[in-house]
Parts: sequence; structure tokens; C-alpha cells
Amino acid sequence: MILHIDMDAFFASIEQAINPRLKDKPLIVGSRGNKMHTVVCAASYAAKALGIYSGMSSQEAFSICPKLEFVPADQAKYIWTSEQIFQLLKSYDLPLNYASIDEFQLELAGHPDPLNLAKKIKEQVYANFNITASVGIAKNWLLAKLASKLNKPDGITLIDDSNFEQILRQTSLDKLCGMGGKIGANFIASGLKTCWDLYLDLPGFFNDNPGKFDENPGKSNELPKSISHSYTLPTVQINSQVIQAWIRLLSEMVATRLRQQNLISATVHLWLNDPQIGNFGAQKTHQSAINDGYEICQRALKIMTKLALKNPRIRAIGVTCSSLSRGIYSPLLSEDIRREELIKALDRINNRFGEGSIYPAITVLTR
DNA sequence: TCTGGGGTCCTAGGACCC
DNA sequence: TCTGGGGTCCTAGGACCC
Repeated sequence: MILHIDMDAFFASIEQAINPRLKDKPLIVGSRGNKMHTVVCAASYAAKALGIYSGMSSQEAFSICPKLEFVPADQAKYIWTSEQIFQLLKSYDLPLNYASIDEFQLELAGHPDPLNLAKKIKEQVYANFNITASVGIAKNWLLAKLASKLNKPDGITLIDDSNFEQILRQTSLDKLCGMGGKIGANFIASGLKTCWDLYLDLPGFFNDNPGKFDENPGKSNELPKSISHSYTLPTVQINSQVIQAWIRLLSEMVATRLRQQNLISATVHLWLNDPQIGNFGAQKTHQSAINDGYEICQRALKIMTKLALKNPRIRAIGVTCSSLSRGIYSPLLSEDIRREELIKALDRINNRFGEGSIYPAITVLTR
């Protein structure tokens, strides 16, 4: 059995727990500070009741409810809370998987009373963090995750042989993880509407363990696969100096995070968005792995040159580092040793006075 | 004057090696 | 006058998730 824990309106609930004035109010957490130029990252249940949901543009949300409370996302706060919850769950001494910032899974091999365990976990989470979670229990992660959504917020749902058919009959296919957009549309086009329809068509889909978790329970200790930063410009940008400045800034931001986690990266991926063309980009893997923003930027700019854009009209820019390994960038040349000292000094300054206190001069073009 | 940002996994095709 | 088979790594792009 898998017990899937899904936090309720996680970011919004944390903000409400910290600031009681926001309790029970319609509240959205925006993905960036400009409250009219962002999208909804999380909506409190009072906001959801008005029809506001994550992914909606903030403009639309405010048009539904002009008195909506707005808080810009504070990722560090949510990551910290998520880690605390992870530590709490670890104390149960069961195989534990960190599925996402607000989702966790426990594997219960022959646990005598999963429902009671779920209750206990919910109580502990509430007692410690003043936020609620919904729990789903089933024979594999796909069903457990589905179950956790069925009684939100603050619910517990168990799917077993006694209610399997009934629940699958009542649940439309798009509720199932992986059935977003196009894939779901394909199934619907072939005449399948509910999860039960899919079960009759492909019983193995629910019976086998199509399981990430089931196959590698140690996931939480693995390295991340990639680290990225991206930015959507307020308007289309045609000045290549400004575009380069953004590539530099994003490279520095990625590099800082690599160093914080003692990671080095061999692959740099640059992607761009041109509203007319859509997303495009390229990646390049090198022999040497690095975590220096300047070097990452150089590699990204080389990709930019190779793309040979005639008249760039750029709306969004992203820099991703992948092929990650644990390690510290070890310079060999004396010039590199100088740079390493410089980077360490910059990190110390930014740690002490706040992120962005000191940055390469070219990045002033991003302001 | 529209609508973010950070991730994962999968796949097909190409380059290259033996 | 012609040309196998197997494998790995890399790349571009698509799709999905929170």
C-alpha cells in the first residue's frame, strides 16, 4: 500500500498560517511581485470557492474578486516548511518519497491500520505547522495520488477492493495524473470518459504498479536532474545587448544555486521564446563540469551564436544546467584560481547582504 | 496591455564507436 | 560496384506536473 500526502493549497496555507489576518480570506500567491502581471501560483480555499485556480492570470483573478489578498511567492519559506514536513514523516521509519514540494508518499508494507496512521499524520502536521493535508491510500502510487484529491481539503480517502469500481466509475479521466492536455484528449477522443472506462480498456494501467516510487524508494537522496532559471520580459525585446544581459543574470542565478548545493554541471541549455515562432533553443554538453556564472554564460552565448537569429524578437529567456554531479569546480590555471577566489568573495557578499547585492555590471541592462 | 517559473520523463534521430 | 549489426551518447522537442 502507498499512502500519499498532498498539502492543501500549500503556499496559500503557509501564508495564512504566518499571517492570521489572511486566515479564511480569498488569497492568491503570485509567481512574482507585480500583482497585475503574474499568474496564480496558489489560491486559498476561499479564493477557489470564487472560481480562482492556479495557473489563472492574476488579472483574471482580480477581475473576479477585486478585494483579493495578494502575496508574492516566497520559495524559501515553502521549501523550508516542506523539508520540516519531510523530517516529521521520516520519523515513522517507513520508506518515504519526496514527490514534489507539497506531496509525499509512504510505503506501508502490511501496516495494520493505514487509516489511523493517516489521521495521526494529519494531526501532527496541523499541530506543527497549522496547515492541513489530504491523504490518499491505495495499492499503488497512481491510485493513492488520485485518492488524495477526492476529499480535499483535509480529507482521507482509501481505495480498496470494496470501493475500487465505484470510485473509478465516478471519476472522470482527467483527474488521473498524466491525463493533462493532449494525452487525456486522445483518450477522450477514443471514447473513454471515466477512469472505469480506461480500466476496462487497459486493466494493467491500474493493476500493475506503473510506479516510479515502487521501483526506487530511495529517490529523495538522488541528485537533481537540472537547475534552471527563466524570465519572461514585460514586452518583446529586440536589443541583443539586453538579451545577453539577461542570459548573464540567469546564468549567475543558476550558478549560485549550483554552488549552494555543491554541484557542477556539464550541460548548458539555452532556450528562448519568440511569440511568433514559439519556444526554441539548444543545449551543449562539455567535457568539463562547471558552476561559474561567467563560464555558464559563455557557453550559453556560444549556443546563441549558433542559433544565428536574424531578427530576434525575444519574449522569454531560460538557462538550464543539467548533467549534474556532486563536486566543486576545481580550477587548474592561475587565472581560474583568481576567478575562484572572486566567486567565493561574491558569494560571501550576497550571503551576508542579500541575494543580488553584487552582480556583474552588464546585468544593469536587465533593470 | 494578455498568461510565471521550476522541474521530470520520453522519444526519435543523428553522430560516432567497435 | 556497394554497404551489417549493436551499442552509447547527445540533442531537440513534446508533454506533463506542481
